[in-house]
Amino acid sequence: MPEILSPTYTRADEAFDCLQTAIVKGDLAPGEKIGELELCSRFNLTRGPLREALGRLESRGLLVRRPHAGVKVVSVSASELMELYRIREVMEGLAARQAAERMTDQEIADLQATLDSHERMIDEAQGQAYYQAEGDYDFHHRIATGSRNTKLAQMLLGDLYYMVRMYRYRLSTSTGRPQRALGEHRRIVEAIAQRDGELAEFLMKRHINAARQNIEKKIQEGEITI
Amino acid sequence: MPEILSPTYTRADEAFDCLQTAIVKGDLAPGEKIGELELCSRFNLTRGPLREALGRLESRGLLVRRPHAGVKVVSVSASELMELYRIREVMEGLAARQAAERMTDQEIADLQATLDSHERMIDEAQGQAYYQAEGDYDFHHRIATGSRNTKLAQMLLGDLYYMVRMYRYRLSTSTGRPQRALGEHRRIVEAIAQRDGELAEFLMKRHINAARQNIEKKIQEGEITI
DNA sequence: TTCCTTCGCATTGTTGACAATCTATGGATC
DNA sequence: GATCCATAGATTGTCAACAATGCGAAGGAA
Repeated sequence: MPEILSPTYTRADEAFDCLQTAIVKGDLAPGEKIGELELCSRFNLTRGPLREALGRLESRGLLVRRPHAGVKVVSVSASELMELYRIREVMEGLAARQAAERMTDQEIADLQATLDSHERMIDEAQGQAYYQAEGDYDFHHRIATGSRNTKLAQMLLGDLYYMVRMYRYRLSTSTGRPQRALGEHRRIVEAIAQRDGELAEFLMKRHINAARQNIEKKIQEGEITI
Repeated sequence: MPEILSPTYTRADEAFDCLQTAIVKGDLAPGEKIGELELCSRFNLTRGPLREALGRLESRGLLVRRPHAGVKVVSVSASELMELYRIREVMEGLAARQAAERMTDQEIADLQATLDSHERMIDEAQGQAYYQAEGDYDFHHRIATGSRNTKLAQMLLGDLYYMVRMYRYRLSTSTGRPQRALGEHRRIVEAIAQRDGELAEFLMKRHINAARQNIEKKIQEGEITI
């Protein structure tokens, strides 16, 4: 991890980033109770900045805090994870629609290029779900940003994705249907390239809905447990 | 403000609530730069808890913070406010749909009762936009909660509404069309009572879209400025 | 044996002092 | 007269000690 990222990067920012990635990567397991002093020694921090970071993380819903009783990593149930996908469905649908209206031609070209790279990733590293998940994240990230809707991007990238990614890492599988997902991504980008916002929204909603149903099925079949 | 709200209510919580309401009510104006020590003396706090609260508020997008340079109340431009309404449209649409599927009969009855009370409020206090806005907030609040979607309610009530309310207080006008809004509310509740989620979603989206267009028109006509 | 009470300890919440950084004011130079 | 630089002041970031609260272990009573 780089010592200096931004010209001004406070300890609290550092603590926030460390904890966030630790939670997302699963180094801090959901439901795990964590002590402040333990975290301090683990990340070489003092309690001041740490507590500030804890406040931010709590506000984002990654931690739950009970006064005088410590903090726990949030544990999301299967049904709650499904609810997250419902929210993603409508929000990313909006993002796709606005992206179709507002992304620059250059951004769209870049997006298509990343899809090519994702295709190579799938061919080369068959079954390496981790990299597929990263590619998937990259795609959705670009569209959220491309919507030019600051708050929307902030909510998607700063809240929802972290919670979803948290479980992606744990499940060690993206949607489990990489080729099909890639095809859906391509169609969405096509719609965006044609500036057809309505279609882009429809396709994105269907895409996320399919991902949700896929996970739901796996959970019901007992393939994966949460 | 009560001294003890919850059995355990920390200073940081207190600071958070104070600042949040101060921002929403406009006591701290958008764009205003605020010093920490000034806030401390104003709310009788020390800097530790205050800083923790500032972190939370920044994370929620109500403050912007530049290291070593202080915090500013976020100032939302007219176009950004419109974007907020776009987000509300899809998210509250989802909330209405899920509320139709999940609210209890008792909750629906209560919701209808509050609409009756809102109607009286409109008749009695004609033009008292403040109370109308509160009634409007109450309605949307109940539906967000009724969705039984924890994260959705959290995002709506904890993020979006505060930003929207911030400007409602400033503009000192709800949507400016109380009777019409009430009628739309009634139709939405009817759809929910009939457990017609699809219709509830459609009506809610149209309701918020109308509110957005109404504000947009007023802004363009120069009636209100942001 | 099991439940309740009580006490001690560990952990969290809070405070005030110290260090690092930015902004603004003033002066000097072009 | 305008622009750049330097210094001073204030403000923010950080730290370590102190106070308050919750949790668990130990002991006694039913």
